[in-house]
Amino acid sequence: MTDGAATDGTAGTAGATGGGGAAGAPGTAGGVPRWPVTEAEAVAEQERIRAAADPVGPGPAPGRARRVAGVDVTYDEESDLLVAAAVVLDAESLEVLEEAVHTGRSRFPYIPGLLAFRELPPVLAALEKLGTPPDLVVCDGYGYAHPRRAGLAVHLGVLTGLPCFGVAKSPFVFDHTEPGPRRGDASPLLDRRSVPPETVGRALRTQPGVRPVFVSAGHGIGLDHACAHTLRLAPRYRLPETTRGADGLSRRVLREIREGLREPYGAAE
DNA sequence: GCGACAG
DNA sequence: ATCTTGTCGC
Repeated sequence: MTDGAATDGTAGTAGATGGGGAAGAPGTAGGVPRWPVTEAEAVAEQERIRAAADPVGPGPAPGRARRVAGVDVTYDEESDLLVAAAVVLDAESLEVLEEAVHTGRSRFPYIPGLLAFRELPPVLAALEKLGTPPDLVVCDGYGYAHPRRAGLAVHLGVLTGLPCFGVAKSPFVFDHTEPGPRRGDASPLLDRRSVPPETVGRALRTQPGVRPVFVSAGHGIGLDHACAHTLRLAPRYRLPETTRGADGLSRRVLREIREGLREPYGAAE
């Protein structure tokens, strides 16, 4: 319960400047007063987010974070429904400590470079349903590795004040060379637009003989610690257990809603 | 103008 | 993101 609030406080690509962000102000920190509405506003907002972010950290090293959260959102294009999930794991045992979900409707389209404005409102809502905030958050996507250095993980870190980094499954617009074949091997993720090319993240092999993941800093934690956490969170599969947990939970809940086994705005679990 | 581009 | 079963392999 405690639901009812609209999810994303955003209109589509068009939309009036004044009206839009009516969703319950989800921000826990960061002092961001309103949610951007137009694409231009979103870009301007990202400049502010970037300026407020700490992509260096170093932040918590493995062993100094106990509650590690994964967040993800699953969409149903037909019904416009969406389910955001937050799964908190024990950093050592990878045991699930807590889960929370938020259901709503998508109100911002997927626009490359502006993913945060689509995913963040429901993700923040899910995180707020946790009984205890996590020590660290792992995002499904990018952080510093972003055209304006303001990917999803940067937004989430700045808005919540929590250490946050991103683990993405594809290289987005960036370049990289194939990392070595062993678990833990890595190569820099490069932005070729910069002169010289800037290292914005790392292609990290979490499992031998499996495609690497792409790690980037977000806020309050640097790339080295982010990669160290990623490796420990992915002892058996390509993706960190945080991501797998949040992805699985959000899919499961969305399916239950589709099958009528669950109310669209039901209580979290 | 076209293409490509996290999820 | 999503469309989608079985199949191959450790």
